[in-house]
Amino acid sequence: MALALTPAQALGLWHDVALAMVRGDDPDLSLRQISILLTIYLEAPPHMVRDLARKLGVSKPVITRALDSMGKLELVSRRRDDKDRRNVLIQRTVKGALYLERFADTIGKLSRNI
Amino acid sequence: MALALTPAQALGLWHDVALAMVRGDDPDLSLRQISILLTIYLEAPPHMVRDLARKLGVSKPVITRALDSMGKLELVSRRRDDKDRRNVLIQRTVKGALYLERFADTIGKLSRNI
DNA sequence: CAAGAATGATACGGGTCCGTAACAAACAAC
DNA sequence: GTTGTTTGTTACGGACCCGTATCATTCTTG
Repeated sequence: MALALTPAQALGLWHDVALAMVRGDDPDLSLRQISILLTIYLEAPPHMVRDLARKLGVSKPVITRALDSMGKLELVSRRRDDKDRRNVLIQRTVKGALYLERFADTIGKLSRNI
Repeated sequence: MALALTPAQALGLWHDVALAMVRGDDPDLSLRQISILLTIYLEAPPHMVRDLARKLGVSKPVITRALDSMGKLELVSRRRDDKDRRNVLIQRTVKGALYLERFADTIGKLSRNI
């Protein structure tokens, strides 16, 4: 309850951040990719394809493909679950952590201009 | 200077909003499309293809295509400039205003949970 | 008027993503 | 051990977006 953005503040902040991301050097992730990335880094593990698909309300291939592309960027990694080898555990990476650190920093800075 | 999000607050808010957009019924706009839409609605007119391309740091065809797709969704419209008929004036629509109203409302509500 | 510059749109080849369906591998139940 | 379920991945056809180059239209400049 500490924070409450007015509609104008919310749109203004989103505008500034989206613009900074489009103009920036980091690759443009889609909204789905950002959702997945933030879920992995903000929520407690373990993270599996099935859970992410249900959480985002999309099909499993959508998650697999997003993990493929973000894996190429080294923002996430995958490993088989030894307890149940059907599962794939989605894991964080150093590059992913740095990416989100820069992202959070951008939002924080721009939020001061409202 | 009224607002300043910590990195954790920034990421948490973005996570919640991205998730709400992915799960929601509205079409998923790309980051570039959102930038364009918010620029049109938040900054003073007139808005032209050339200006948007420069502002976002992208080529003009990127803007034309984004306006095509958002025009199909009736989120924006285009009209020739009578003063200089080379220019195209990009204009707001009722549907676009309602879309952003819902969007701002979503952010505002979620910002209270931080 | 003619030549040049500027605008936005289009063409093209290449890449990515989508949704559905089918699939191999691993587990569970009987 | 055999059948059925669950998991994640791959295949496929279609849609969309990208970057570059090119285009028609319009204005500007001499």
